[in-house]
Amino acid sequence: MENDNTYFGVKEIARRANVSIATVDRVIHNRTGVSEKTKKKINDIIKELDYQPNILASRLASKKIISLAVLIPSVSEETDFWEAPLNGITRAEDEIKKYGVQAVNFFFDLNNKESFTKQANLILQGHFQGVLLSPSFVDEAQKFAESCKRLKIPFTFIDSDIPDQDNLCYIGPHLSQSGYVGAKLLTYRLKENHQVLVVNISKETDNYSYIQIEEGFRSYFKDHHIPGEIIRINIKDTDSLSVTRDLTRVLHEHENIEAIFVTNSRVFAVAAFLEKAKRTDISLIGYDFLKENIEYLNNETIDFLICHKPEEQGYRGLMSLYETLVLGKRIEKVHFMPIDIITKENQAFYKN
Amino acid sequence: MENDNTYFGVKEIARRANVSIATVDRVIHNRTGVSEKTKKKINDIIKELDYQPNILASRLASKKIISLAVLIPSVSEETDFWEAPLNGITRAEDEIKKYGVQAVNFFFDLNNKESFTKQANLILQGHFQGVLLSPSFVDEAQKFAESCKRLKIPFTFIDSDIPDQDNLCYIGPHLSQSGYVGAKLLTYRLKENHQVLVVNISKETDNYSYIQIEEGFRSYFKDHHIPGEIIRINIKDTDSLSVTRDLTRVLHEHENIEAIFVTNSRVFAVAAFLEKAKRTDISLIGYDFLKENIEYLNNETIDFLICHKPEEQGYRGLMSLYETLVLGKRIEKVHFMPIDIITKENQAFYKN
DNA sequence: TATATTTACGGGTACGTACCCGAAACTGTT
DNA sequence: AACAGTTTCGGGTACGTACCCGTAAATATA
Repeated sequence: MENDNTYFGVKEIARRANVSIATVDRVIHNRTGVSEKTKKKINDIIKELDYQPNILASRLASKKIISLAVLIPSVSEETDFWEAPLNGITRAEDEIKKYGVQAVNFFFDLNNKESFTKQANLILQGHFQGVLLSPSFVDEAQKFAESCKRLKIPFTFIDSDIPDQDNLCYIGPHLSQSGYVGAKLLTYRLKENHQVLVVNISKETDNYSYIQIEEGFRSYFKDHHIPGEIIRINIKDTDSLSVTRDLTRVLHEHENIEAIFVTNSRVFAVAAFLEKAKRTDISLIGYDFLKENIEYLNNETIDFLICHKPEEQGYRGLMSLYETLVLGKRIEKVHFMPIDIITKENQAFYKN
Repeated sequence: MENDNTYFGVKEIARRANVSIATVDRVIHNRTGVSEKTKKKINDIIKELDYQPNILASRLASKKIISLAVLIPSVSEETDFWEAPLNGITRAEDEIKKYGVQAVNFFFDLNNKESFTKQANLILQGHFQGVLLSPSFVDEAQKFAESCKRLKIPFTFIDSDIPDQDNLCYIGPHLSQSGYVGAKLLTYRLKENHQVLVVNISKETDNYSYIQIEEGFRSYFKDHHIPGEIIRINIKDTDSLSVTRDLTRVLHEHENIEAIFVTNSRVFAVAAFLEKAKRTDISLIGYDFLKENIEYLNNETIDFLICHKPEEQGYRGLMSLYETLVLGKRIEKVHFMPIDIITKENQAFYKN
């Protein structure tokens, strides 16, 4: 009986099967040129010995470069949110490059779905073994997912999910519950007879993520039978003049608004307005650990930030492809990110 | 001029220095048996080529096992907090075992400093290349640190720090700021004319961690000129009968207490008391993502938990030793963990 | 039956390092 | 000068796999 601590590699399998290590290698990697009879014999021994490949030797010996494509929005003037996932991707790539893995970035414009399609087609024309993507445009991302499936290329979603796409996994927040948390935080700041304003600031209408966040937000108030009105405005022109105009109007029309919930990272635009208007009586909650948002958190214009570790999403996203392609590990289908609550007092030690 | 993408290994260094790869290997690893003249020549070429060792080949070739000792408290009946760092350590070990690294655990009794000293001495008598430890007993940990320094064994602190010990690094929370955050959270729950109770539940008096947490807690109230009294009790007998007795007495003596802050993970003991006494009028905040604490969070007896990712501390702690001993990476001296705020609504996705 | 083609398999090298054993050169002693 | 001991250095193998090229056996065709 074998000692549990003894390592059995390709050589021992070859010895027991009475074949060469080359034949065993062909079976391990599902290459042709092995008879069915021999294949079965080798596979039985692999199972019996519980063969675990030595990743060091395997990657040292292999000349094959494993290329992974990254398809995410570019960092834009409107928000530098996407710098964080990119940092995480870079950190993952640094860790796994020694195994012969490389990542190639393809950026698209978050306000231009054609740019997504263009970059997606470039990826399909390249030779990539895996893809990490943010499915910001639902229809376009679904088409791309279909192509990846057809080509048997595993792909991981980050930041938001599209159900039933046979993706390797999704790494991102539970958006509805995130809105729920936002509502809970807001209740700490509310008094009686309050009105609450929900603000979307985005060029794209009916964005999947923001809808889910607002749904969660509203359902908290409904679940807890909290009286009061929830007003929602969409601000499609994201420049500060438009934000100022729209907010001035809505605050004029509704004088009892005492809290504002912004469904994405552009909460800094609302903070800038409130600071300028000297409205310290209005509480403000929004998303994402960006420099501008942290500044407003620290000067108490923003009360809470809710964060979903975008850098960690990028890192874990790339690692999921590495773990499945190189290590052969089973990957969990959904990896919800924590819903982190950031205040002025704990922001100094937060890691995105 | 060399192409930046070309990899130069030991063979190229040997070729340029007109020596064998064995000689280069001796210089790389600071072994004896190389003349000063040859050593300088090789080191100059190493610098010129910016030689980066191939970790895959290096660890594949080496028969040497790198042993790391882990010195942390055992999981006890009082709290299973230390299961989390142990899980993190196990996860790290699974990742790095392929590089010939193994971890060996030494557990001590958190209520018995002699058990710490005994285990520390066992480590010093073994042959370990690195140590990960929780310096729960300050004097004993300092003595052990001295011995490690003398033997040139790098060591990492987790969970709490002792300054100026020449440890490789500290991975844990900023305890004072953690108390500060606790105070901030409590202010969301307070009304006028409040009294606040700070509770320590621990057999060990003047524990370094709890003192710092309370200092931070009190300084928030001081900084913000918040009126009201802060009362503090120490409960040294940690059984539920003692907790009940002491809390009953102090709540009887101070009828205006409307919030309780517990400085460690035994907040569940206070929650059990408040639930039994049906005191839903008292807010409760404490520490650590333990099963009992989560249950009380979910039934709203506990309002907030503050968590410092103990599993991540264990993981990062072991990885810091691996990164310095195997990869030769520079390690940052202090790695403060985030101060995570956990509510009923966001606990489902929290990762310790 | 002879020849051509295909299939199944093995030998051997490469990958980049760690390190053991042995040889040559150097140094010290008699 | 001869010999013993020490120092410096090199040759070659091992680690565990990936995979290329070559060969023998099997199969198909004329």
